[in-house]
Amino acid sequence: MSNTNIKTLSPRKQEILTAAQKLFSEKGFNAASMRDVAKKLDIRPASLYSHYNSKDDILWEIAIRCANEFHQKVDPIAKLDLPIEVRLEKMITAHIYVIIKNINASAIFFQEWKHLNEPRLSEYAQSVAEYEALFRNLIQEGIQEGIFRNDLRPGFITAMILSSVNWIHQWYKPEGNMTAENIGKQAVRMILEGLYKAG
Amino acid sequence: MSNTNIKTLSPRKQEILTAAQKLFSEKGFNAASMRDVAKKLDIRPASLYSHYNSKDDILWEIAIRCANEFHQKVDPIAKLDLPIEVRLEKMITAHIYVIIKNINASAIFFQEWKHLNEPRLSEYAQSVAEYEALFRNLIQEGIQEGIFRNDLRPGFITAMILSSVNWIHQWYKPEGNMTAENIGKQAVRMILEGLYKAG
DNA sequence: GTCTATAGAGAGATAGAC
DNA sequence: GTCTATCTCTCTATAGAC
Repeated sequence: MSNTNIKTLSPRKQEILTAAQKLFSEKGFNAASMRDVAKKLDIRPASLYSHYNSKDDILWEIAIRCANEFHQKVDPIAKLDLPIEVRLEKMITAHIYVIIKNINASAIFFQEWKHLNEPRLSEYAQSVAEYEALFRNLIQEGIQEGIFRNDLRPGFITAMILSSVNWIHQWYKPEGNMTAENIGKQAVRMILEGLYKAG
Repeated sequence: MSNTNIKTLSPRKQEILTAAQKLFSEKGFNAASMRDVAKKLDIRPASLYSHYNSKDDILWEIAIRCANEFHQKVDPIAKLDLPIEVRLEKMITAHIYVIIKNINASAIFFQEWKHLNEPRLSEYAQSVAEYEALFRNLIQEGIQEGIFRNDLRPGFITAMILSSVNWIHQWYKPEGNMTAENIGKQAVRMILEGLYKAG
């Protein structure tokens, strides 16, 4: 799943994908039409079908490429021989990096996945489950080692952490001065240390 | 905005709303059709229009009633004369309570608002902004009083907190044994104290 | 208030010329 | 690979009988 090879796209396919990502994320998959995508590229709707066989195929390409991006950036960090809290910090920062570098694609990844059909929907779900397990296992490890609190279930903690960062695409504006590292550091501080003032 | 009076619905309108909430939240607003709603109630699609003038009107009723529910439950708590962290805990718990008691409506509230049209979209945005300000102002207060950490911006903290709890509708299953109070207490612990083991 | 029937718009997708 | 033209389907919504 996480090893799916992602081919390089032809220039035209890349243009279509970029236009579709913007439109699908702004209006939602169903509200954005193939006519909208074509208009954005100044071609006729029918021409799109020389590159993609269906609208569903475009959604799938967006989703699977985004899933691969998350895995590609985060999987290696989970295997590093580093202190647990350092690994968690690096994984969260990498996760946020992927979101910010693929702001439209990640919005679709998180919000429009329900419009995938089987068997793709199951493949998506499995990829997400495996990805979340990276975080959950690390947190579990931290609890067992006595670093992390042991009064909350790892699944609950994981859900809260990923939820808090997966919403970034809703408010992040590229023109702002916050980098992924910047946001990552702040998010990790909040997640690890909480809101109370230390001391 | 937060004082909009919510009328009691006729039994039929309530049935339509319940069916629409389930379908809109499961399939998304655009993918769920008026035919789907009618089928669920075992009536003809045309009959729906004796109760609601349009599909947009149904979405609006769902959104505005949910917004009012949040304000109605949380606004009074923000005004209570209680320690800041107690107020925050009670507000978060009440917020989670509204999500869980209106699991379909809140999913639509958070995910389908982009399908609102003007001027309703602006009214929605203002209601949300006012609501978020309740939390942000409280956090700001806590920072000034030296209770909360002062190295993170209140807006950033607010976004992280609300994001982490607004995702509950994605994983919450009513058949589970977690109550709103239960989830609220755990979420608040995580938010205030963080992941690190105390001591 | 619900029905049958259907108008009118817009969707995804295909055929075949160039 | 892009075009024109169009098929077919589904959607929201309306008209008018009961």
